[in-house]
Amino acid sequence: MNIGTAADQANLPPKTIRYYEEIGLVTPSRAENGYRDYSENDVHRLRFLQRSRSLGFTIDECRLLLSLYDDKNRASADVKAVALEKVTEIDRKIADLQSLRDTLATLAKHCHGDGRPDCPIIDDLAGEAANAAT
Amino acid sequence: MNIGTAADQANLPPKTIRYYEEIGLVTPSRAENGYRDYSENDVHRLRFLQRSRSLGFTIDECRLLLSLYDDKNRASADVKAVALEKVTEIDRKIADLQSLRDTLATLAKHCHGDGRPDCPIIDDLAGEAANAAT
DNA sequence: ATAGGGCTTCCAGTTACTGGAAGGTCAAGA
DNA sequence: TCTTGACCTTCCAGTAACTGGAAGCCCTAT
Repeated sequence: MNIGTAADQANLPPKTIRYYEEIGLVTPSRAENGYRDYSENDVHRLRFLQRSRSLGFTIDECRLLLSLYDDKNRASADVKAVALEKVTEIDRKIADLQSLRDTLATLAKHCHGDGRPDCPIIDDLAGEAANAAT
Repeated sequence: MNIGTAADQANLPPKTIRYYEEIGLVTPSRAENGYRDYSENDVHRLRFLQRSRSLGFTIDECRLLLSLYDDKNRASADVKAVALEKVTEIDRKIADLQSLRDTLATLAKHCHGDGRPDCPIIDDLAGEAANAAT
């Protein structure tokens, strides 16, 4: 099938699919006219990629996951390890964001938010304040 | 002062400081020998930038914040709006990450994690499973 | 025949730096 | 005075994962 159809079935833009080919993730055969020709298996792999990416895995992690997907002798422990590592990473990101959020919210709460220039947010950013929030 | 000293005082790498100059954020004068020469005010602006960036503001937002910092007739409401918008954005990111995290954790929990190939994580990614987790 | 839509490749831009090469400058020590 | 090493300069390239756009070929329907 053509790239447009594959794109619809995998829920990925054609541009992205070409990119995945360029980096060696999914390499379709070519029709006589030079068009990419995607097999069912190619589409499966594309769907696998879109799902993996949407779950936050990097391209390199997707590469690994794809190889595990292909490996019928894989150990599920290997897959689980990748997933759990990602969970830990996400937890760290969430904690970081939470901390930023709290700092910003505290600063904003202390700001009058009126027409006057006094602003604890600016003061904090300028480092002139006694750390209203860290 | 030279870029190295400014870097120490602003807690930013020299490379980053040069980059900030390139994009027009902080433009120091030059000494006779061609070296950048940072004033106290330049360093204040650099510190302002490092703090703003560390709080998650993009470069463009920092540009805006810097202009508010410079504007002695600013309305604190404008600053507060920027901060609150960022809080909202961060909240959204946290929610997204939380959802990913939960999905992954659920998938991992259902995975035996042993030497056998059966793996609900792979099944989910392949879209072959009845959405164990969404 | 022509119009449109889809396909091709290739190049550039995005964010916010970071690394590295090639070379000039400065201060301290032998 | 010379040298050494740290520091400074500019410029180019690379990062992650696409995305937009240009120029041009192909296919189908009217």
